[in-house]
Amino acid sequence: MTDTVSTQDRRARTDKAILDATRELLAERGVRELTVEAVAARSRVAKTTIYRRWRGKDELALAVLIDMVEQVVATPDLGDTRQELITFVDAAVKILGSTLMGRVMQGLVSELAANPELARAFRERVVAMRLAEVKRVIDRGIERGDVRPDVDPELAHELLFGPVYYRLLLSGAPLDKGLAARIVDAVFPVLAPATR
Amino acid sequence: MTDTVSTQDRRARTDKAILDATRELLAERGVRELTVEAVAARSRVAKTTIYRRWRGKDELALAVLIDMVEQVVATPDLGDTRQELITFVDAAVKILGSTLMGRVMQGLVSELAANPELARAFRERVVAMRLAEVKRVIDRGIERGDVRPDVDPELAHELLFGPVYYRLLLSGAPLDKGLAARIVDAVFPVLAPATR
DNA sequence: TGCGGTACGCTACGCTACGTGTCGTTTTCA
DNA sequence: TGAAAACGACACGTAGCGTAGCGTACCGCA
Repeated sequence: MTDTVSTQDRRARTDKAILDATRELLAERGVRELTVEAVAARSRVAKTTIYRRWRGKDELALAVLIDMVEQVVATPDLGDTRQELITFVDAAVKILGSTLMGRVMQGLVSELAANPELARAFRERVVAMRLAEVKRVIDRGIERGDVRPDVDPELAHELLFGPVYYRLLLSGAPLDKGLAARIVDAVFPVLAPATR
Repeated sequence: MTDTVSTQDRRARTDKAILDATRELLAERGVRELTVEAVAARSRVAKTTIYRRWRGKDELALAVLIDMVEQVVATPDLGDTRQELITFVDAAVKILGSTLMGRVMQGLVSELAANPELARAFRERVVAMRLAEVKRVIDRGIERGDVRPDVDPELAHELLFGPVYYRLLLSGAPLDKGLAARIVDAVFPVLAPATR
């Protein structure tokens, strides 16, 4: 309660050193060229120490990614569901397009398919978090009369974020400024109650 | 005209042997564990010969993928755009969900981000092909009066396929039978002309 | 019949990164 | 002060990469 003790403190410091180095290398070279040996060299931490905490570079990269995702805050009540959705999707577009999070994501996808444990962690921490947030916004919209009560939040969530990731991972089309609004404006009519 | 000659024939045979072996190994182990050495062993082709044709396992995997994609045929005129879209999206869902194409895709995504040449090839052959087909269907719908004339085919294409790939690559949700219909039914109202 | 060219096989490398094992050293804390 | 935890340093064995060098089979042509 008073303040954290020091053996754990030591652990935390090397932890930070490792994650920082990973972040940097990720930004410079991408996940594909991330090597545990390079992380060890840059962080001035022994390779063995890294392996004592993560099973390999995949888990390491995921740790960095989760670190970033968890900084996303809940969307505030704006009084307008359409606007709230734009805000939320746009946050994802921005973070995926401008920071290294996009690059980490690109590199991580293949590992997700190959590593079930990693996939589970990713889904619980990232996907589920996005879904829950969409659900929250939609529920608020239903209460408000902004959104039809029979809307399926999961489908909505997929329609909203699918195109974003499609661009990031496959088509290579830019994650530009108006993208979120365009997507939401395309999807929102389906969610809205009245016919127009 | 009588029959194909032999030097080129020989090339074609080893080509086939390599691609077949790649396909098999891809199905058994996934892209992640695909190694050129294993392909060489199974195909009974020297490793050097493989490197004489492809720069590495990425190009090899892409070659297999393109091979599969190009077997997709154009959607026939069904007289109903909604139905045509369902058919088209469903074809993608099926091929991604049941054959090894899904696995290849999962493994390839990361390489796309790291290898611009590969990305270009993928976009020209796969993404562009999907987009062109959606555009064709939509144009037909516009003529037919089925679809609003101001619809953006690119956005439509992203809304239709984004969710499919989102499931395949990220959320892990199943690519089940009704998925195509659910997506199209969610998106189609936006494309349709009348308000209703 | 002989000769050049193409396609291919085979062996042997050098290299990077992996993941592990072992042991010595520092730091913490009772 | 001394055990225990955290860490560093070094040394391995292994897999797969991509390349080089050289020999061989076969096709087609003069």
